[in-house]
Amino acid sequence: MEHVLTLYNTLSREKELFIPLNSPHVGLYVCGPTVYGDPHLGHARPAVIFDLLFRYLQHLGYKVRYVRNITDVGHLENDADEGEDKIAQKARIEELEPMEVAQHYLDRYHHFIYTLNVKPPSIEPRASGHIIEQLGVIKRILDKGYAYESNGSIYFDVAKYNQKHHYGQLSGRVLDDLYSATRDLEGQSEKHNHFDFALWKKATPSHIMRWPSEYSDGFPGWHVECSAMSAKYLGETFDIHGGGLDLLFPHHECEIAQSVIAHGHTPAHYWMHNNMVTINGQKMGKSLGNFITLEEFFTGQHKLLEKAWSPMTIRFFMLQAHYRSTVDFSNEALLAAEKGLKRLTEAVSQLPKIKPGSITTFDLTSFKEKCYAALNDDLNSPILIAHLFEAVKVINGAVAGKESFKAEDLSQLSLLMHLFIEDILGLLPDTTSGQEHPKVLEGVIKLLINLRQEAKTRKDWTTADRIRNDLMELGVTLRDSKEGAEWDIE
RNA sequence: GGUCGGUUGGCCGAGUGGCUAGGCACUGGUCUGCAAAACCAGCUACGGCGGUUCGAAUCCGCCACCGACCUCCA
Repeated sequence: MEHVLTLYNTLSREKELFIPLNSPHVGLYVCGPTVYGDPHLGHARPAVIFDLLFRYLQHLGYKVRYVRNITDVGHLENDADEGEDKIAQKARIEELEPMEVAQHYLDRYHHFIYTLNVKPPSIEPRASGHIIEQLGVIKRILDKGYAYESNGSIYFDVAKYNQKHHYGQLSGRVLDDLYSATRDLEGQSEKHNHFDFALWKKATPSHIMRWPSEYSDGFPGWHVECSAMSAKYLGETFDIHGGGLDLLFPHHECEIAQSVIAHGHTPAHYWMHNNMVTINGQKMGKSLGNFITLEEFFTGQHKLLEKAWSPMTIRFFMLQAHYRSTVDFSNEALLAAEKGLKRLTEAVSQLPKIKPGSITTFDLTSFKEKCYAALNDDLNSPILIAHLFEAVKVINGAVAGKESFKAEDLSQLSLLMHLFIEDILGLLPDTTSGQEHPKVLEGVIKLLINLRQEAKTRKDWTTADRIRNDLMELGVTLRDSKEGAEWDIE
């Protein structure tokens, strides 16, 4: 099978044909969360986007090893380099063991992300479990002369690196510009230049998360964990490195610098960055405190939320925008996504009801090609969804007898719809509707529908409407059709 | 201040030199006892100014505004 998947590579700023280093194997590394708080809508974006990539690559027949790390150590609370790291600070506040905090939020992350029908990655390494590997990378950088020790801490020498390499090749920056971008923060004195970054930090006496090393009792800097773990599980060179656009600089730039020195080459061939979720036009994130957690979305318990939103609505909402565009949160937009998704999934559920005809009035081949073309064009999920809605129109038309399908085309269409919607986009039918109800409930509702039908037959509209309206109050929607009423529980 | 990106109809959101994005909302119609759903039709836009071109929302220049990054952030 010949694939023509193109992906936008941040490194070249162009869409490039995707050619794996060692087909059919594909190595994919994505920066995961720092587990010191509940996952919010912003965390869901890369999880869903790279889940789409993971699913599509697998569908194309690739054997994908998807590594998504967990940062549970090393992140400094602020760049006053004396600061505690995020996990440790949270632990002090909550009087918990740091690992207890990390575990707690990791569990919460898993729970809510998996609710969005995100597949588990192949490997989910934790930074705290790879101190040895990180020290190994640090050692190699020191041995090559591109890092220096200062008061027990180790810093990467960016200026020296930039003499032979381009620090800024990924983010499009020039080091000279960084010289002028002065931000005199506390605790910079250990560094030769403010843009040097920590590979290893000596722990202060009160710092709980610490590991012994030949330099000091301390902990690794943030950037080195990804270099160490990606190399360990995917090799020193692998196919795709992903993450949020906000990690482009400095995090990914630092990763490249570390790998170039430690391993002799850049780590990944393709760099993919998902854009941000915004709220009122601004990035949703920790810093601004304008985030809404996934739990709040699912329960509706947030002052900005008009109601609860289902996981699939959230997922569909994200997939309706291209991953490199920002996507703006609003109740109105979510409502539109909710209704659109319902239209999509209901059409699919109508498929078995279509009676095959002698001709097919829909160009299935073209439809299939267009769907693949959309995905192959840098994972253009909004275009794919637009094509799926074209099929929705035809399906509904067939149910109404205005369109027709031959039996084999009908099953083909059914396969394609399930493939794209469920397997690739990962949109599951709403679990609160469908046939998963107790038999007693089904029986009772059918009884009421029959009573209503009898009322309708004798033109007793009062009774008929009462049954329909009262059921509606209880969340049971009735829809009349020629074959009788259908029902659905909200 | 520097780097990068954006500005599309009532809302969300694709696209990219000529040809309908799509969804939601709204309006009219068909169907229905009424409603819902569905179907049909309508609403038809590309920040401003200049340039290139037979033709630009799409290419180029300038301007305005917004955002991301430059400090931890998905």
